[in-house]
Amino acid sequence: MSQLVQPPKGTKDFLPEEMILRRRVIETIRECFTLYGFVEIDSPVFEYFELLSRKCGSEVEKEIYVFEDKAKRKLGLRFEFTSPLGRYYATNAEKLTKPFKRYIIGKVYRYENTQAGRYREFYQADADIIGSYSMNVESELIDLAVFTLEKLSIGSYEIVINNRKILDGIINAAGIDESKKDAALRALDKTAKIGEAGVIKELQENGISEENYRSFMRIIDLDYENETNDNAKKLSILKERIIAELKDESVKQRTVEGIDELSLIIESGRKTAAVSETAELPSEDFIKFDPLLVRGLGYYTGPIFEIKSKDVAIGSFAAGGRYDNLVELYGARPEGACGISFGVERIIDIITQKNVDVLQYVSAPVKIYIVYLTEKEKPFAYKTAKILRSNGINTEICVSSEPNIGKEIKYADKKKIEYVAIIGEREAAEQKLTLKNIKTREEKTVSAEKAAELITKKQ
RNA sequence: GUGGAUGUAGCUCAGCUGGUAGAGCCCCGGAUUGUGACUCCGGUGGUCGCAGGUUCAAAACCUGUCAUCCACCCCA
Repeated sequence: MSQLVQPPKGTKDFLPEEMILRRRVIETIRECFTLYGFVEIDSPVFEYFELLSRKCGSEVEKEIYVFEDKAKRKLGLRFEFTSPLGRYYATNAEKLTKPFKRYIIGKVYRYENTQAGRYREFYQADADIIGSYSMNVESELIDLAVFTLEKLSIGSYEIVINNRKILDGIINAAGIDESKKDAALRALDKTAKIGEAGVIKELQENGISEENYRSFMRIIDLDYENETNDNAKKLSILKERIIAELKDESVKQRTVEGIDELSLIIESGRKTAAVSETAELPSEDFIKFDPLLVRGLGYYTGPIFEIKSKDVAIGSFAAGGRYDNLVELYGARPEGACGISFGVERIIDIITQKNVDVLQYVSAPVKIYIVYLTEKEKPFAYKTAKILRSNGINTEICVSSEPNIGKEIKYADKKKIEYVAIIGEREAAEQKLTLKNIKTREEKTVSAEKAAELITKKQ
């Protein structure tokens, strides 16, 4: 195939069969957001580049699609929804009811190399709350995530949580310079992947000494003396160490605040889990505190979290956190803000990989296919279609002028349509139709109303 | 942006040390003009990702380029 008939790198076409599952996933997320009281908004796919790149970090900035319009304005495609939300909020703050709980589902763009689960154009579904500093917001978002993921039957997963305030405080206490903070965090985030030696090496490459690393780890490393997964215990040990080791009072206070925030969220998560009646819900410590979780985006200021599948290795499929001073950047009064973002493609990939036959279980949108044999039966066929449709049944009518019944049945079967209605001379004379169930091969000659009833009852 | 693998029919792939393309599935037609999954017969479909180069001759060798997958980087 020549290059010109392929979609651009990192994008893809979706076949009708794929769209059924896609639509279902997106609609499920939408329903859940709505059930939690979030309202839908929309904003442009492109914004001023300068606005998108504010505070996102140079790594992310490289991934923005940039272009100039004909009046030489420098624009960029949105690479996520948080920066556009900051702008949206600042523009419309006076018209919005606070706390502003909004959701948005749409395409975002990242100029990066493609890989499994990584595309250049993909859907994200975002829920954010602006206008509150309470940790109830974090709890609400995590509860929303749990609820949504159950509805999506995503299988087993893990929510990992940390707090930027804790990381910042310990970085400071370890004597790592503020200017090297991002590089340090990025390296530390990889501990599980590249091991201690790898992290030290990367830190040194960025001008951070092994000594700095050791003092950082002396405070943060919880696993040697404490194998437990008990978050509360981990947090309290960490808190004691911070109180003992941090010298600067204001840094200490802020770091302890970070610990206390996580305690509140995790405690609240326990209550949520206890209330849920669904069997598939993870155990009470489904939220896991990981002091080395970082998250790349530069604007996070408080709790941060990621959700990963335990069944499919694809990276995180949802993530979020608190970004309290973001709206201020766009000229609005400072407000507490926190959000979560779901990666729709990754969720679909997980569902598909968990259950390869998933498409078979998704029923076709069309329920019945009407075949009339000659022009004479056409008026009755269209009348029948109208009756079925007004009963809410998705009905397709054959457009071939010389239909071959065998072929038409085959067509319906391939499209996974459950019923075929055959209307020929015999049926038209009685004002009836022959209703054939494709799977069972049963046939009944009935009126359109009766057919509607039979199909509706089956659903 | 870096490194590795791959690119042949709609799909999955074969094609030997260079001699100018094949299978299965799919699709279309017929056996079967008001009934599809099985069977049989026949048929359509490929500038071998693209562009150069080496050669009497390239799907094969060389170079470049584009795309896909994987690993980095980073992230949904």
